[in-house]
Amino acid sequence: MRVTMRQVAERAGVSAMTVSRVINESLRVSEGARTRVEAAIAELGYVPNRLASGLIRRKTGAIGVIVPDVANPFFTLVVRGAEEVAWRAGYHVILCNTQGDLERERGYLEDMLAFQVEGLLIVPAGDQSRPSLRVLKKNDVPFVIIDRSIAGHDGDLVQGDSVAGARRLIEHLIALGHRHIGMVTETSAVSTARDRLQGYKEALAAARIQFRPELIVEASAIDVGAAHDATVKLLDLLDPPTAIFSVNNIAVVGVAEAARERGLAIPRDLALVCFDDIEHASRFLPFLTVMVQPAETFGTIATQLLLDRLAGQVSERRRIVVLPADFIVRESCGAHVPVDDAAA
Amino acid sequence: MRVTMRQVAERAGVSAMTVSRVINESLRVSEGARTRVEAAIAELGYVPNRLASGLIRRKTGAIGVIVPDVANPFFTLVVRGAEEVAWRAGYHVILCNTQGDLERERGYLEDMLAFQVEGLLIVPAGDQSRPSLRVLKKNDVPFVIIDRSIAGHDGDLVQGDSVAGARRLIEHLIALGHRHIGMVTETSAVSTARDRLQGYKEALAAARIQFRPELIVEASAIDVGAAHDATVKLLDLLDPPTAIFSVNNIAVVGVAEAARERGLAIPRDLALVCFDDIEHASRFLPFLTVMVQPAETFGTIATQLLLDRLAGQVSERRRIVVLPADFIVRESCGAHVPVDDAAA
DNA sequence: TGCTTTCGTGGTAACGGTAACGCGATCTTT
DNA sequence: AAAGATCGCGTTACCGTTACCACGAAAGCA
Repeated sequence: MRVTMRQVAERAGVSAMTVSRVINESLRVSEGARTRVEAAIAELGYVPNRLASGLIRRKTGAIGVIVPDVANPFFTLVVRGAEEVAWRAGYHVILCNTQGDLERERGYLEDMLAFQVEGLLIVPAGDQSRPSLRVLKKNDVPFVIIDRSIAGHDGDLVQGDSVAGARRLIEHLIALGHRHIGMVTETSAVSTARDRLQGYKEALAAARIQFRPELIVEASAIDVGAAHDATVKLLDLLDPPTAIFSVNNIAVVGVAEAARERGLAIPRDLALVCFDDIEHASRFLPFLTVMVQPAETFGTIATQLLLDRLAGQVSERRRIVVLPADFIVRESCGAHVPVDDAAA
Repeated sequence: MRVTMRQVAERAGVSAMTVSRVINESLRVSEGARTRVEAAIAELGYVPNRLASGLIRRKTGAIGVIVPDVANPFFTLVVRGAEEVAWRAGYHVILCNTQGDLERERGYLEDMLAFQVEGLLIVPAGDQSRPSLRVLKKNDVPFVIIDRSIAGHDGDLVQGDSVAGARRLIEHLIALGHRHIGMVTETSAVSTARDRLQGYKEALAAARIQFRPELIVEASAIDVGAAHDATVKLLDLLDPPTAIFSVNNIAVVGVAEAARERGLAIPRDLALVCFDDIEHASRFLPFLTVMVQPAETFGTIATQLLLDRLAGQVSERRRIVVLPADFIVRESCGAHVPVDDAAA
């Protein structure tokens, strides 16, 4: 049986109320009583029950974070940033992992509500996440969407500029002479995938290169195997691409695997660019040319927006923060020096 | 204000008790009442308050997981495995990140208790974590230690065989002709670091190679920069090592950075081995020769042990599971074919 | 038909804390 | 020295839900 406040009170020879005061405000408690209570707490190993105090105070000091995949270094960093800021503000983070599955997302979302989190940070699985968010509104729980906008939703949002980022990557490839550029993307229900495809198209259009739909293949962004299979389809084309743009850092692993199987050396036989670094890998062997988004900042800023809402009443109905990405040229395109910088 | 059960009851024209029954057992409720209650729940977006129900039922359906660093792919996989098993058993996972900091570990541990988790999985920061565990015992909360044993503690444990693994890695290096083998390790308060150092020594002894303390350098296992600096010390020796054994997958990133700065090519100028893969990186560019521990299995088995304790009373006082690691030879030692396999 | 057994439902207490108030004892003020 | 202010602490009620018991109505049984 877990130690309760009354047990502490009895041992210290005071009432429960005095124990509560020692734990919380620490005002108006005599030195003697406080000492005895503290001793009793230490002896019994008492830990206050936050369910009980949360119930009456209507505050739990917890915020929920829901991401599709904690194993994705991008989201891992988002979470770390969020946790850092939350911790400093005296909040705890409860983390959930949806594997990009809508049902699981919905389940965890309700679980977080059930645990009475005071607010939520959500990287939604996609546009279909929208109905789930209505529950949050009905219960008056503030939340901030991260990374992906949701069509038709108008709450706080922290995201990158996927259109511009993708355009920049493709321009780089074009400047290096590539005309057949494949793209491994994920479902268009995810706004970043939509936007990056648009950036791709814009870059082609600007260079007067015909858009060829067969160069676009789709895979789940959680599953490396799916990206591998999609890449194989690209490489099997009669007229295969000389460069591939991967929609993110997970898919790019599948692309690399497929290329290696085919005996294609990168960048000699195939150029490769993608969004978001593979944390650790990028330091161990800096190789991939990427648009690096400030993932940790996504987390810190989103948390800040949320804390604002929790603290006072923020006047604006909606706040959108767009964070720029860094373009880093490494080896995977065969251009150590960014040859197209002069043109940009 | 959040929607409560009474509001649902009022709208459905029944008592709170009936609403509770609809939500839980779903026994002994008339079809009509159930329908009306379910409609009211949907309309209002009602989510039951788990603080309240947890308070009275003494069950929250949550287990806590405490790891030093979610950004470390090894721990990320442990967490994923744990979450998978927990979810299937109807439990939720609350995840915490200590950054290897004892104080933070202690804080989160109490937080988890405060949230009334039913059990805990812990990758402790080190031997000094022991006092914190006493709080768990006093409160009768079952827990399983993962990855690192704690001197003097005798609870359930899931770990790898670090001694044998390290010995195998070093034998490999010796078979390739290396005699000057450096090791970048972390504080000996962490059992895996101790054990891996012992494996290192055993392998040297078996080959009648003199142990040289100056070849062992210590760094924090969380911080890549520290590993980098430690490696620099090794490379600055008058008689620098021709091979380096990194205690884990994070430190090895710092080793690689330091080597690159010095213009040392791996494996040409320096051979490199380590414990645990860098997830994603290992698939993107399979390069490192490693002992790969089944991280996800660490998580699943530990969770299973915990669930056993939660379900019934497990008879044994203590259970220890030791999981073997896979030795994978890749390029970082210059031996694609494991030349010493015949000798092993 | 009268009796017991089920079924569907509601009332009440309790989980472990805290807000609000009350009350005697000490301290301050004029 | 009397009046009020402050201090230290306890009592009571309540947060939202569920365990437990009770009760009327319908159903089963003799």
